[in-house]
Amino acid sequence: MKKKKSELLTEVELEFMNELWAIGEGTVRDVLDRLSDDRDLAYTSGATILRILEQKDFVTSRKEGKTLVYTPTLAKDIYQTRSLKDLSMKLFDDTPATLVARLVDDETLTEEALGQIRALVDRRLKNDGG
Amino acid sequence: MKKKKSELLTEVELEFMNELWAIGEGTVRDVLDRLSDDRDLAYTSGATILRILEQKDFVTSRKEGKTLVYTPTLAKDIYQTRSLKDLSMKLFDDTPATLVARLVDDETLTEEALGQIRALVDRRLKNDGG
DNA sequence: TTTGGAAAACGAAAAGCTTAGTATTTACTC
DNA sequence: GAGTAAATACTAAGCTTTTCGTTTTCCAAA
Repeated sequence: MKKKKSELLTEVELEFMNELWAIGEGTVRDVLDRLSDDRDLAYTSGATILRILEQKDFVTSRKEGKTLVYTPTLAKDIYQTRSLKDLSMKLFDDTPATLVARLVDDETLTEEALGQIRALVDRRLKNDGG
Repeated sequence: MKKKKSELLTEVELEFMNELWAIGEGTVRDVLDRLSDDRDLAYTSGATILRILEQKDFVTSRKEGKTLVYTPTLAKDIYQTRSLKDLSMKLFDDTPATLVARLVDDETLTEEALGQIRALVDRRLKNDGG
């Protein structure tokens, strides 16, 4: 049996991936510059995180001049789906409807957001139905 | 400023909370018995996890005879909402519609599940609208 | 070609999570 | 009350994650 590795990002890894997804690709410096001012990490910490991400195959790097440029190997939407599936399994008995129920319970949800959500579901239902 | 603690459960903690939520309350033994057979934890490990959960205020305990009975202090649906909010913030730019989009993209989703989801959204829209 | 500055490579300390062993306590039975 | 079985308390080992320091490498400019 193959050992199942988690395939999920840790908190800090996700923080970095979010920036890479936003800019498409970037160097250690690029990512650090995008983090909020009060998040103050040493350069070497950022380098380590990206190195780990590469080790885990979430990014690849290429050399450009003397610096490494990192690129995600995994699209954000794929990772979103994966995370949702994980959460759904672990906390929602694998029942997406329950998840949505909790989501629309949220009182701070705007009418607009609700409308968008319904449109999405409708479109999907229509496409399936024929 | 008060230090913000994570308020989120670790993987194993969640595993245990799920069992407590399912049975309402229970002892170390009760929880361990509910875990799948190939999950084989020492009794003392289970006891440690529940003690930590109590320390973090996710459960309380009362003594019943010589054993401790643990009870969640937090309803599952509250925690579901909290987790979802966290995920939405960290991975979906705080845009619930994107989250649902990813959810309904899933091809393995049944027609029935989709129907349930739409019903939920509709009900919520009606209640709001008047 | 030497030198200065920025980045990468490597390693490892610090912090947090998971697991479990040992010692102690408890309550019941005789 | 002593023995026993089961539970709790305490402690710590071993991982993983997070963070950063030190050394090495590379480029560019004098």
